[in-house]
Amino acid sequence: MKATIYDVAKEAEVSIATVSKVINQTGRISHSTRGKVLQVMKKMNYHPSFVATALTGKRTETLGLLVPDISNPFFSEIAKTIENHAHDKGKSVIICSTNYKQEKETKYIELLQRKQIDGLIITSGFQNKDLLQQMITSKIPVIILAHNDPSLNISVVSVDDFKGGFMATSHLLSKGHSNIAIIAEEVKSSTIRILGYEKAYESKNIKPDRGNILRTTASIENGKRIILDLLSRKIPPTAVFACNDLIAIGVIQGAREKGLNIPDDLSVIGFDNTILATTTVPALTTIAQPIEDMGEKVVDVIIDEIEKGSETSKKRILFIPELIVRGTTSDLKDTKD
Amino acid sequence: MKATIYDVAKEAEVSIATVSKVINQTGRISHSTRGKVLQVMKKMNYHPSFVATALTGKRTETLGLLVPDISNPFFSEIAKTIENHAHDKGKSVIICSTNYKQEKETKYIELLQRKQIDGLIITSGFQNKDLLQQMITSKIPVIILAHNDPSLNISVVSVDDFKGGFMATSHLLSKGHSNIAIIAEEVKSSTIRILGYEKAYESKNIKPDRGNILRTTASIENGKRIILDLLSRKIPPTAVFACNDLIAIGVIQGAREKGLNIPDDLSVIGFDNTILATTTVPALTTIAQPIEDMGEKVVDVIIDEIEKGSETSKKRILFIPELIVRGTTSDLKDTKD
DNA sequence: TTGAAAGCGCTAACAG
DNA sequence: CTGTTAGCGCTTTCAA
Repeated sequence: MKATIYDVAKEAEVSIATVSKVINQTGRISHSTRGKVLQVMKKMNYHPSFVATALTGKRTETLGLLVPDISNPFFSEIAKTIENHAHDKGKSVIICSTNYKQEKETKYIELLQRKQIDGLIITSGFQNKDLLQQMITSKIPVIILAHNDPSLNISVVSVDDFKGGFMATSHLLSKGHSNIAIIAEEVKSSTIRILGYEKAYESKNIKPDRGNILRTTASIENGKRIILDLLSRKIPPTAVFACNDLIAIGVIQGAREKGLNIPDDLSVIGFDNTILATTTVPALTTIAQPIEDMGEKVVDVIIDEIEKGSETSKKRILFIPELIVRGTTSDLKDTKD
Repeated sequence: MKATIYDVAKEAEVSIATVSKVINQTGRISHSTRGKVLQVMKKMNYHPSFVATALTGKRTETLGLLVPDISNPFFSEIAKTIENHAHDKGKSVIICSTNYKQEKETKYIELLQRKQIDGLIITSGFQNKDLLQQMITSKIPVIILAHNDPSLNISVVSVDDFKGGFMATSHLLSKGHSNIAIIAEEVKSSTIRILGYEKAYESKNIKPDRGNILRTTASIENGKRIILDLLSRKIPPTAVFACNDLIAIGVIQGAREKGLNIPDDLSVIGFDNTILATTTVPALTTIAQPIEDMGEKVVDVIIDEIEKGSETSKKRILFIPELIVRGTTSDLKDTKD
């Protein structure tokens, strides 16, 4: 059927060991036999089986990527850059989408281990710390992306969530808003953004209202649901800091349903700067994560750890977020109607 | 390091064959030994290596998925459903994004073969027919998704592009438009949508203007570029049928740049009904593809072909598209300004 | 510079 | 019902 190393060896009239050596460029072989083998390989359209190779203990040249929801543009965009960059470096990527379910995390991680991936990239929203710990001890390189949890001894590539939260809130504060709701995800990085939010208030000497801190899972629906809730309060917020673009869009849609004008009646700022932020009208003011840079960096780091072995010192790389002011935030209007 | 079948055998005081049998539920083993082996496996946290298993000729339980651009919401949404459904069926998915490059197609297909995937799902935009032919002859099941090319002897799961093109155009026609530009992708399914476009004209006894048929690659930028072009004609179109949502959004943005109001000055209809179609204002009128159904179906079909072997008769499954009328299309205004 | 042979972890006859 | 053994395709000593 498909050519094996034996077929090539026979055709080239050498031993399989010789063929193996020219494939891997190991040992010393005469120029002529090398040429001959190469030629036969090409002629027979031979490609070594990764499976057999992996069984001998070599790497599989495969990375695992765990995301909570590949249909969230933030993750699909990051997956794209990771995939591209990894392939440039000769690795392929198995992408698994966990749907925010712990059981799926567990299942996929076991699966990926069984497939002998060389390294694993996990992203924001990962919940099962024990599992992680287990992977670490089993020596397979793991990196966390966009999930800045200092309590784990793992390399991290992330945006500076604290700074991002601070910037977003400060922007709103500087526009005169003081009643700002923050809708955060139930993940670590959002927790840190909340810290930035509080810090921003603090530096203005205002006390944030704890009731203004909401948490949910990333989706348009949840954003909408929460803003509807918020809007039914006696004193609704005049601005919302949504911890990602999906939620921000839900907020905008919900507010519009209530007849509010964005940004005149409600300022909204998002986070991530995905494609969604550019397609709304007005376009969404948001905090940009350097998605491409982060994706490339995480690949570089994990490849480095794979090659250097697990003794490499763990890195913690924080990218600086950027405030992108577009049309969904404006100065607070006089409240006297 | 990691437990192997030998470790389990020794610990359970049986042979590896016995262990193998309980793993695979083959042969007959006494209840007691089975129990013991099971228990030891659990105790040692043993999981059979996929690599070793694959080498013996069994399946890898892995599917390949080739998309041209995972950051296009259509593909990331379809990838999500495929991934979910496949995992429910016990398969994992390797997603590769080719960036619309033939060389990458080639590279990934070779790679996937080397990894001994059980089946391959390729999507719209695939270009290299020869490669496909080669895969078919090499007996590995291949299915095409959203790319309805009757010239290939492969199973197809797709939306009815002809009907979709017809519906979109008819909708515009029924609104009084007769100067409708169609911006299609350079892929087969778009070609068929163009046929539907022409058919719609024909059934109204109008002759479409060939200059109104444009082709490009899916992206917001391209949509914008083309509409800007179109708008600079002496007699610009009054409506645009964009063959996907990304292009449609580019069209909207470009038209707005020129000061046009959507839909009053220009009606726009998209295709796909991705998340993007719901986030614009006004929301995008579009032709919906049943993404979930298609994704699930394609997984079912490929698993079926994997299990039944290549003698299964090839299927051609067409889903019916649906017109979703939202805010970007309206009746043609009187042209007298 | 080349080749023989052991072994990676598992499956699948075939014996017993 | 259980165990022995021969591969699967490749890498890697170790000899020649």
